[in-house]
Amino acid sequence: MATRKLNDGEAASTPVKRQAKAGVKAAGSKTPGRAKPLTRIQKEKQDIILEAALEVFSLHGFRGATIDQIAAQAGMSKPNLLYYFPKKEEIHRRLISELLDTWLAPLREFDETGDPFTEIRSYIRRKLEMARDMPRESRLFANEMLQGAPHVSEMIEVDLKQLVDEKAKVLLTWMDQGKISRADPYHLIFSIWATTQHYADFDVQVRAVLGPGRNGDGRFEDAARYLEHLFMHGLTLRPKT
Amino acid sequence: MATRKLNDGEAASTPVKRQAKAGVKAAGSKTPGRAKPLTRIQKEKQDIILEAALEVFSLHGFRGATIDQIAAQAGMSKPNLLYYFPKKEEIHRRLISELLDTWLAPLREFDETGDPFTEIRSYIRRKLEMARDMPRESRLFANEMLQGAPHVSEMIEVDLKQLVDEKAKVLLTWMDQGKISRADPYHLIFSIWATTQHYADFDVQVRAVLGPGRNGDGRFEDAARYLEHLFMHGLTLRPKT
DNA sequence: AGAAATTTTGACCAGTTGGAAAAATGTTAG
DNA sequence: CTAACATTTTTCCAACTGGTCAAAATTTCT
Repeated sequence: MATRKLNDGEAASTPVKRQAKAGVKAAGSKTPGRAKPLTRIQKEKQDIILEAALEVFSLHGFRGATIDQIAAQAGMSKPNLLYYFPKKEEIHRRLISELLDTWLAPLREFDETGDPFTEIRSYIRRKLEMARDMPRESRLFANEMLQGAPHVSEMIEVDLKQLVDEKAKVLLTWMDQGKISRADPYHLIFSIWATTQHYADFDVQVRAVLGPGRNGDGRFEDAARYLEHLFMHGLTLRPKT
Repeated sequence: MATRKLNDGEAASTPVKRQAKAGVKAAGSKTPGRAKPLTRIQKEKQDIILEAALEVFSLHGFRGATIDQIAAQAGMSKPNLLYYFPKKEEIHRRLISELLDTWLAPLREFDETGDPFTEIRSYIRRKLEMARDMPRESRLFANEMLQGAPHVSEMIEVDLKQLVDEKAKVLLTWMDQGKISRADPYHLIFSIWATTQHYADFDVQVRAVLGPGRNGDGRFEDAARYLEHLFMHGLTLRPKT
């Protein structure tokens, strides 16, 4: 909750056809002072829309998704949806910035004072659970990264970098203390991200390769076992060969 | 080169407005007998188009890419491009099916008779080189997987599965022979895919986190070093703790 | 209840996009 | 050279898409 949401600053260059007169001010307002209480209905509808949008965006990407699809998924008409979010981009922006918070939460919990192996193991487990339980969010994120993160560049260059720097330092400390084997902490983190998110983003491939047998979530348990094996061994100190 | 290209079987349901009278038969023809020699110019132009399409598709995804963009990138007019590939989908199909061949080549070379550590190490290295040298292909592939592999489902369920099954068996043999530590071979392969492709697909994120310092390909060398460390340790036999 | 505000709808529109038709321009074999 | 064929360009279009608008329906407030 500490990180900035970075969804103020409208593109100050848009032609400004006519300021939406009635519609709900969907996202960050220019005047942070009063923010219009946001009625119960508005909050509800916005949540419904965001849920629908998550479904559609994660399935087709930003450009692949149409407002019509999202509206249909949300069970409302297109103009009605536009009433709550005047711009398609706005829905996406909201989704992404809310997502980033949840997405990085596990890394934030990473505790310097804990036992390195326990900390890393539970970080891996949590990330894998997220891949299992929030595949749409994972794919939304992956889509954004694939396109070059046009909507979150600032956030990943500042907040994300800062967070990772911090946690990398923790890992380095542990290495210095001889608690875990020495290796590039950044790439360690990358490899945890990559391996865990793989099970959400490349789900079709994983299912296809494992065949019909190992499907019903059994693959996640196997993956958990395997990744634990992989990373724990990779972290264990050993006499030089 | 052994795998089937699976690009015959037009969607037999399309309305068939009027069979393209002149245009080049872009992909697999219904009658595999005579395949029209394909003049030098045709081959050249098709290659130019495919190269341009790779650029655009990998950058914007299938729906995000427009024929106009591809045509512009290829330095020709839209109708001219459509002369060579009557359907946008056709370009994409060709790209994907050609890609799959290259993409799986390193895994095919995996040699049962070689030294396990050497084989796996060089597999990782090759995959990482591909992420470095063919990021567009990697992203095209990732995009396809993210969308649920609508165009290659058959191929990944048959050819890919078969190949991985085969190589998993090799890994199992090595484990049985006590040459490498015992672990799920499928997830081992997945984790190699995930970690290596991560550097192409999530390039922005990697760059952002590493900051401006470690950019000019240095990150790939670091990654190679780290991944070798990770996987080699994960494979090394050790007395039970 | 009745006025005011909010929410929803139906009709509509302008720009984009995939693609078709046909004419125009090469290119090549006889 | 010229007929047949291959390639390219010009013009056009129908469907889709993001978005607008005024009016209607509904909810909220007094």
